[in-house]
This record gives sequence, C-alpha cells and structure tokens, in this order.
Amino acid sequence: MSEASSAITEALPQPSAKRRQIRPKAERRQQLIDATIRCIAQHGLSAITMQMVTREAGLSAGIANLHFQSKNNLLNETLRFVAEEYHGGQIDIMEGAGIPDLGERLDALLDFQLGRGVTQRQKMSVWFAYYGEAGARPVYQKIVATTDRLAAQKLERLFSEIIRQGGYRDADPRELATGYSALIDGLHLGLLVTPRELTKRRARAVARDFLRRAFPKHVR
Amino acid sequence: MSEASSAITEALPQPSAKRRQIRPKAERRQQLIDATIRCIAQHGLSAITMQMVTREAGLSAGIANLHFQSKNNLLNETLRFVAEEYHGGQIDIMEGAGIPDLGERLDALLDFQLGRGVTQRQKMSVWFAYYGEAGARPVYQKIVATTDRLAAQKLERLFSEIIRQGGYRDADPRELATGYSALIDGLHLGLLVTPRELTKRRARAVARDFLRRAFPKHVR
DNA sequence: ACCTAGAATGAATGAATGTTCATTCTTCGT
DNA sequence: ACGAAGAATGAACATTCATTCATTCTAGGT
Repeated sequence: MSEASSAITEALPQPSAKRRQIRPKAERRQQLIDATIRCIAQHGLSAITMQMVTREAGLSAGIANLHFQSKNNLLNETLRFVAEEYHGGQIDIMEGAGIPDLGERLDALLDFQLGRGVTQRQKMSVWFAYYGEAGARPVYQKIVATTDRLAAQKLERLFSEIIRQGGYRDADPRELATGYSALIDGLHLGLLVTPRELTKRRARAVARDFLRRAFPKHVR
Repeated sequence: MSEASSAITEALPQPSAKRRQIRPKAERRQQLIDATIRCIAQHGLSAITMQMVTREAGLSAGIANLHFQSKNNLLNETLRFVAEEYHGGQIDIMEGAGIPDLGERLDALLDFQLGRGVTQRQKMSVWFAYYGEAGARPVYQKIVATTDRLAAQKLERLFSEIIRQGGYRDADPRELATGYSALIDGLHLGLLVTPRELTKRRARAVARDFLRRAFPKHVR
C-alpha cells in the first residue's frame, strides 16, 4: 500500500505537484528577495504583504520570517540588494570596464542607466518606492547613502579626467556630476510616472544632450 | 445635577478641553488634507493610518470617512491638492507673473522650485511618496499627468520664447524642457534622500548651471 | 538502509486598522 | 426661545496581516 502510493506520487509528478524542497539558506534568501522585487513593482510598497511575497516565490507562509526574521528586515535587505546591483553596475563601467576611450565610456554608462529590458522597469519601481519612503525612514537613507556616495565619487573622478583631457573651461566636476546624477534620476521618474509623455528614446537623447553641452569634444 | 455638571464643564474650559466644533464641509476637508500631508511627511505613505490623520487634525476617528468616504479617496484628494498647488505655482510664474524680463522669470521659477522653508520639505516628501507608488497605481499616474502635462507645455513655451529672443542655435525647447524638469525632480530627490550630500544651495547652483549652459545670454 | 539535523510547512494567534452607525451636540432660521 | 438639520463623535465590528511554533518532511552522513 504505502509502496504503491509512494510509487504513484513519484511516477506522476503533476504540473502543480509541490514537493517540499530543501535548499541552501542563501538561495532561499535570494529567491525571496526576487519575489519581493516583483511584488513591489506590481503592487507597490504600501500594499505588499508577506503572503504575497511567499506566494510569488511559490513557498509557504512562514518562510520569509524564517529567513529574514521580520517583514521590515526583508524589505531592508531587498533595498540593499537593488541599491548594490544598480550602483555596482555603474561603478564597474566608470572604473573602466575595458573601455579606454572616455567618450565611449560615457556612452556605456548612459546605456546602462537608461538601458532597455522589462526588468529595468521593475527595478525602477522598486527604487522609487523606497525613495518615496526614505523621507520618513532613516534606515532607507542609510542603506542607499553608502553605495550612493561611492558612485558619486566615481562619477566625479570620471568627469575630472574628461575635463582634464578635453581642457574644458568653467567646468566643475562636482557640480556636473551632481547635475548628471539628478538628471538621470529625474528621467527615471518620468519614465515611471508618465511613460506616455517620455519615451526611453527621448530620455536618452536628453541625457546625451546634457553630456554634449558639458563635454562637446567627447560626446556626439 | 445635570445643570451643575454642565455648568462646570462650561465654566472650566481646560487647556485640553475639546468642545465640539461644527465647521463647513470645505474647511474640514482642507483641514484633513493638511493633516494627511503632515502625516505622510512624518511617517510615510505606507505607514499612514486613519487614526493618525484624524488625531493630527484634532478630530474624531470617523470624520475622515464622513468627508472622504474612504482612505483611498482621502489619499487621492491629497495628491490632487499637492499636485495642483505645486504645478499651479510654477504655471503662474511661467505665464508671466508680472515679470517681463525672461531671464528674471527663469530666476523666479528656480526660486520657487528649490525655494526655502521647512514646509517645502514636507511637500517634497508627499510628492515622492506618491511617485513611489505611481508605478503600481494608475490612479496616481492619472492625477499627476493632468497638471504635469500643462506645466510641461508652459515650460516649453517659455523656453521657446527665450530661444527666439536669444537666437540660440541647436536648442530644442522640448528637449530642454524635459531635461530641466527631470533635473529639478532629481535634485528634489537628492535633497530628500541624501540631505547631507546635497545642500539646497548647491542644488540651486546646479540648476542654474544647466540654464546658463542652455541660455548663456539670459542667465548669469 | 537508517538516522538525525534542520529546512519547510501552514494552521493558529493576537494585534492593528478601515469603516459603520447610533447617539450627541451645535448652529441657524424662525 | 425653540426645533430641526445635519455635523461630529467614538465604541463596536469585521477584516486583514505579521508572526509563531508544533509538526512534517528532506537530504546527507554513516
């Protein structure tokens, strides 16, 4: 009997047959963070529930608490992940990334920041969902500030190099870096909130225009 | 007995004595919207509760539902108010506002957008709290889109005038307007999330720099 | 083939929250 | 001075949600 039934369940792994799987801690954590990102993008940070997340991950109700202790902690770790991924990608490019020509490196940076892919929209949603709460939650500010500061420094350094190479007059690298970062953030916002008014194509043109006015010899 | 007790409560209006006040509907609605703004700024959109709002307004628990039917409706109306106030102020300036000189008008616009006052920070918080949720809530997108589009048109028109007056070459008013708007949004974000890194003073310098590069004859 | 550590489950729990509505109170027109 | 219209109150209710934990199950080591 028991042999037969176990043989059957093993022989007929139905499409929706959910067999309990045990996986390493790190993998589960990432799986839950990914599910959280999708849920935030779809439902917003204020509507998210633990059930949503665990359901989206295809796991049981209590598992997020098992791996992250609390909802707050899960949200914090998710923000940390997104922040590090986004800024990490930028930093790789700014540090060189096998692109010796500085003008081309700017292009690569721009492509990364306003790049294509549906995924990008998801990340954007998450990004600004947290930004929206940052005013009220110092924790979020702290998490972002760490990677943010590093990225800002790298950008300033890249701009410095370009200014030196191009011999640009009246160009303050710090000010330009602040402006460029803000511009990119603002364009992301526009893409997110009014996608009908602002296409990705136009956003890229606007950002390139900024760079062209600042570094005419490097950007065409 | 009843006479005596009523006489006492009337005779001793304690500091915290809350006598029921009846006010016109419109006034109560505004009072509640104001309280909502303060609450969002302080606690964030995802943590806000009806009790918080009514408490902040110094009123009873059920009153917000009485005047706004539901929490969702209250939040929608609050967004509408903030959006109209912000964009309305901009539009007034861009349309003229008794400033004939176009360069000075740009200055006034910039002052308004990155102006001083603690209040400003509250409004910013609210603004981005909603932006953060906009990806998941079409209602918010629609509310903002209406006033947003109008402001964008006005800005484009102002830039067109300036370009004609200054005879600037290679300047596309639409692109510049998109860029300037995005820059201002991005700077607001920076002020909100990393106030330590970006002062209001520097934000203003950055925005002015953008305008100077675009319209050197008008902005100093 | 068996055993055990610990990963995963999901029903149960208690706290928090939006909404309702019977009641109380204020104001204004007469 | 009085009465009615309706504004305001706040206790009660139903729901939703994060968190817990006793139990079940899996996989690797022996």
